[in-house]
Amino acid sequence: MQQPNPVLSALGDAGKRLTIARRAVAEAITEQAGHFTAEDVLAASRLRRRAVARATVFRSLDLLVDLGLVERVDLPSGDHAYVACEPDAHHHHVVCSACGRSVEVGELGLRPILERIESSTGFAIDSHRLELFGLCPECRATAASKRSA
Amino acid sequence: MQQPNPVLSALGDAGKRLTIARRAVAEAITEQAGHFTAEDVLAASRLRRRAVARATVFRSLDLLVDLGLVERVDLPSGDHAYVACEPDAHHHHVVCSACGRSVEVGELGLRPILERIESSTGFAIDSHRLELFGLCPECRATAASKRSA
DNA sequence: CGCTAGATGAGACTGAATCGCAACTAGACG
DNA sequence: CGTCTAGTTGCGATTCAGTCTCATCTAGCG
Ligand SMILES: [Zn+2]
Ligand SMILES: [Zn+2]
Ligand SMILES: [Zn+2]
Ligand SMILES: [Zn+2]
Repeated sequence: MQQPNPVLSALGDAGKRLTIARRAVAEAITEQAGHFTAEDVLAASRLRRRAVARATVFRSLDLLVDLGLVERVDLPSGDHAYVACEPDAHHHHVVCSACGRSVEVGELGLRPILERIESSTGFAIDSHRLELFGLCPECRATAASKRSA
Repeated sequence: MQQPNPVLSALGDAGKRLTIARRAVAEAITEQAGHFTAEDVLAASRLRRRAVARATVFRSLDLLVDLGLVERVDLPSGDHAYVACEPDAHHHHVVCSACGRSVEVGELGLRPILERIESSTGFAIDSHRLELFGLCPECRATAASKRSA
């Protein structure tokens, strides 16, 4: 059961060392259901045989962000969180405001809107962030059953 | 020249006190070209006859955010900034990545995209944030002339 | 003018994130 | 296998945005 963690193999492909610390961070991340904070990763690593230093957690997360394996999200609360995601494809995240689960979505027709904005403002838009928040199907069901009780 | 600062009159309408500190913050904000940080406001207030305490700057900004006169933006750099904006209308901001200037844009057809996302993910989306970054017309012109030189 | 709820200032405090540097190690090479 | 070295890490000190507490102050209303 040498299940190769996708995060680890991507690290390898990028010519980065596969250190103990990075393995621990990678594992901590892949076991997160939705978004997570640096602190979550730190806490998860402490539950393992070898704890990772705080600074290293941040360094690893930065690295993973550079590689596009993880993305930063700013929650409406103002907290900084991360989401694991597919590299190499521009996309956005829909985050459940109850449980934190997140799924990726593509552009789905945003392009024409961007063009409209460019022509109406005169800006040359070169990047954008779309963050969507709401209830995931599960939490929606839970909320509905609670309401009917 | 009793030019009533729009921020101040909105504060009055909301039944909030028009204190010296709030005037100073309001002035500091209206003289900002684009986005600004809490620290910017603090610095600006220090240049005036009466400096405003750090805590008060944050309290005032929070208040203005509640009133919808100012909005928080998370810059790609990760910094937290604010943008002055029109209250009472859902809109988004296009921010110049060179000079920080920002303009507001409406939905411009985002609604159908949200619906598409809802049906494809099963999420019930109740809020979203769209932040656009690029070069404003002026900075674009500057960049172009520099390039041709 | 005097009262009081609401607002402020000052500075201690918190906790996330960064830094500097000596010690460590992954992986290449022979 | 050993050796070597650039890339990593741990640790502790540090920074820095943002929050909190509480005594003092004041805007706005009689
Ligand atoms: Zn959920
Ligand atoms: Zn997009
Ligand atoms: Zn500009
Ligand atoms: Zn919108």
